[in-house]
Amino acid sequence: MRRKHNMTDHQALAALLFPDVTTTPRDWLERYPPRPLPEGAQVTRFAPSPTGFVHIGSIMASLVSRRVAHQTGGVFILRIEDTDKKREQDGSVEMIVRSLLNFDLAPDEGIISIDPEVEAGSYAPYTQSERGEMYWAFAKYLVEKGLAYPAFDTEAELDQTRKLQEAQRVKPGYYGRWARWRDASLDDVQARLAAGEQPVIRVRAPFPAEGRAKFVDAIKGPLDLPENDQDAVLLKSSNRLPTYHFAHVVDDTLMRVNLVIRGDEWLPSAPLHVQLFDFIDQPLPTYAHVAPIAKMDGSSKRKISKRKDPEANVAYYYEQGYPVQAVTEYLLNLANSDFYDWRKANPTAPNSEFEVKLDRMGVASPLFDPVKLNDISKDIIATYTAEQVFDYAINWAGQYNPRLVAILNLDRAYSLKVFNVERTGEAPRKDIVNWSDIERACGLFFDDLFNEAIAANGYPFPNVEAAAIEKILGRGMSFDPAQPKEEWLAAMRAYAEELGFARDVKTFKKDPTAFKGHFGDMMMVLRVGLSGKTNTPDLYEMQQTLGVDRVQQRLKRAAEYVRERAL
RNA sequence: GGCCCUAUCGUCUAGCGGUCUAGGACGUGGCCCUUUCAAGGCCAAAACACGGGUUCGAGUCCCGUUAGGGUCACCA
Repeated sequence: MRRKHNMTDHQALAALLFPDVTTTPRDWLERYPPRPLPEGAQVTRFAPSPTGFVHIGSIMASLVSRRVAHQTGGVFILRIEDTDKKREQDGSVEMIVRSLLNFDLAPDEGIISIDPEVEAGSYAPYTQSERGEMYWAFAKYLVEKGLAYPAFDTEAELDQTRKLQEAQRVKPGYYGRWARWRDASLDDVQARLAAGEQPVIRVRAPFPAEGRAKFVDAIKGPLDLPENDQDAVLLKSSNRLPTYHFAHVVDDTLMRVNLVIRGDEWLPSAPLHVQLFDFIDQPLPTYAHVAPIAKMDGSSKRKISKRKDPEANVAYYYEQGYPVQAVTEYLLNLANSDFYDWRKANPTAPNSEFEVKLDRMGVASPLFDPVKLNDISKDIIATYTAEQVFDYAINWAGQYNPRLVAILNLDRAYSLKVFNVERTGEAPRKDIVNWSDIERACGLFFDDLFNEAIAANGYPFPNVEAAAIEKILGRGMSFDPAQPKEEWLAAMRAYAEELGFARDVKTFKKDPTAFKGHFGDMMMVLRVGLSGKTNTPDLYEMQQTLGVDRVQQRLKRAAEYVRERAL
């Protein structure tokens, strides 16, 4: 195969390859003109492939993308990258859109709603399998310019080449002299075409490549990478749809995306992208490569994977019942660690008022920290009203714990009272981590859950003699809800002394043998009798909430339990 | 292995040549408050990977070593 390319050859080749393509890049660029946006407006996108899985990292990248777009008066696009039909899963697009909507990340363009499905925006279509003509126009243009060519290698041939390269210890790939079809004659191409074979279209990368791909990453700073020399596949043979690389370049050009926020696993292919933008004579968007969220696996760190790590899947956060706001603020915290300072200074402001800054994002992979997430979640739930807690809990339980729905709905007013316990004061309780934690934190108030706990664990009474326990439980029966808290406490303290308990811990510690225990021990008996637990909300409030009937019922039952055990 | 990215308390990080005997938060420990728990308040332990340079001066700049991570598909 002699090298004998000239302009005419390239054009003949392009005509041969794309006989039906009549449009040019110029046509498409005119059809999708630059956006009439203010100076500095950032157009960003989330471009998932519909594989039936939404990764928490995708939510983080979308969160950042959307915030940055909106902060600058720009646009956030959802584009579906469905060029690999083999990997596609039914219902994925719906799942993606719902996840975005769930996290308050509604896109401005693309599929913005499901049921009914609505595609918004004037740079449509936003689904790659529907954009074939655009890719073909650009591919044809590249072939005409001699910057791309068809290749008919079979999988086996490619394998063979790779093995040879391994044996010779040279760089693997399709490039330079290994690129068999790089300089094939028009006749050879024609013959294969005539035989019905479908080629891939590959970029003709410079070889040897001696240049550098330089650009400033919005997160990582100035980058200086070796120029691409791989003749990467632009269009696949099976369906003539583009690979990620070509789709990225064509779509982000035509959708007028100017800020590409993506996972940093794309960094190694950035030089290819830089080259492709150059080949189609279009400006390079700004890149922002986000480090993946990682976790420890034994003693080594790795990015969280959808196969091994439940927390990689957004479904995990739904199932656990983390409020959207909690996950959002956790991610915001990972993105910009000064978020926390902002939150402290603005305790009630919506987090959308926090300005996300790309250059404040860390360059290394942060470790996923469930403890921190829980902490944030507790704080956030503590700011909710009882009504909000009730609504969120019901909403969550409807999907993940149907029995809890029944329990909470049995007496809505009562449930609201329960969620209001120690919620309205200066320091609201922070004991609910997420909605799946409600049973643990509030179960004692609901008879069914309470009964189950008693059946399973009995009463964890403190080390106090049975006779005293019975007396204390008996005294608790006379609880008068009309009595003010301080009065009640004073009366209980007096009763404690009457029974032979120390009035406080200090008194007790001075001479432990002189008492049956201290005031706290006595109160603990009451607490356990009422709740079956040693840690509960404030006893007085608990009684107020449970109500006289329930208080008496429970204390009676606890007394029976003690009596039976004493025999 | 090639290429690339990264390296400050256990974790997330602040730090952009002197103000660093390195700051904050989560977590941990202690104390206080207290009817238990949660919360809250106070206090504490806890880090610049290593080695060379540059400089009057380095956590901060450069080089190397080491260690992590990413990537090398007709997948995105």
